[in-house]
Amino acid sequence: MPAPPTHLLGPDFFDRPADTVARQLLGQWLVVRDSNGKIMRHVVHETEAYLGADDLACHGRSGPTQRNGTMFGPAGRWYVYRCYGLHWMLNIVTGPKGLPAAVLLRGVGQWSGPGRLTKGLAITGGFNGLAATRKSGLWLAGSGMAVSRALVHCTPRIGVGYAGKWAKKLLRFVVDPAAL
DNA sequence: GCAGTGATCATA
DNA sequence: ATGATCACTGCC
Repeated sequence: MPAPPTHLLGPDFFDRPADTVARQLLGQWLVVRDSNGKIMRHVVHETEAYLGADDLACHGRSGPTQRNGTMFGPAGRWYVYRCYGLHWMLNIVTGPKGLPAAVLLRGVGQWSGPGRLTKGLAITGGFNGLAATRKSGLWLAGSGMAVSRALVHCTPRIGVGYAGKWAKKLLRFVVDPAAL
């Protein structure tokens, strides 16, 4: 069910399987309010799903730790962590509380690559654990556009070769921004 | 193709 | 306390 245009996507949208959320986020908007109060929106064109404790590529695979605690919380919060010492990764938590699942935003607007989009939008670990609402200054909104399944490319996730059979699952979702 | 980068986590 | 690992990027 497509959300009405510019409708804030909340727990009703995110409290579902991460692969469903990742797929349906394509074509929706990441909305940012900057320090001047100006609001900018960027279309989501690449995502990855991390499914929970059974998923050997998922940070939650070994239970809660200091870093991944947000993943075990309720859906609709930001999970932001630092990767390779310098890049911030932006995820939205999905599924029921207690299930460590999330969707990684890999491409929005002009940016392609999870580290580049956070750098471009000045998103840091300060957002970790915050609800994705207007109050936080960073949220997701329905664009009213449903991307047809035929336009979505499904591939293995990037950089998770250590995850055995889970490395091969088609949990990365890409749509050509030019098609949006 | 591979170095940079430093937090994180398992092991002790 | 120590060492291997790592959901990446940029430059060779």
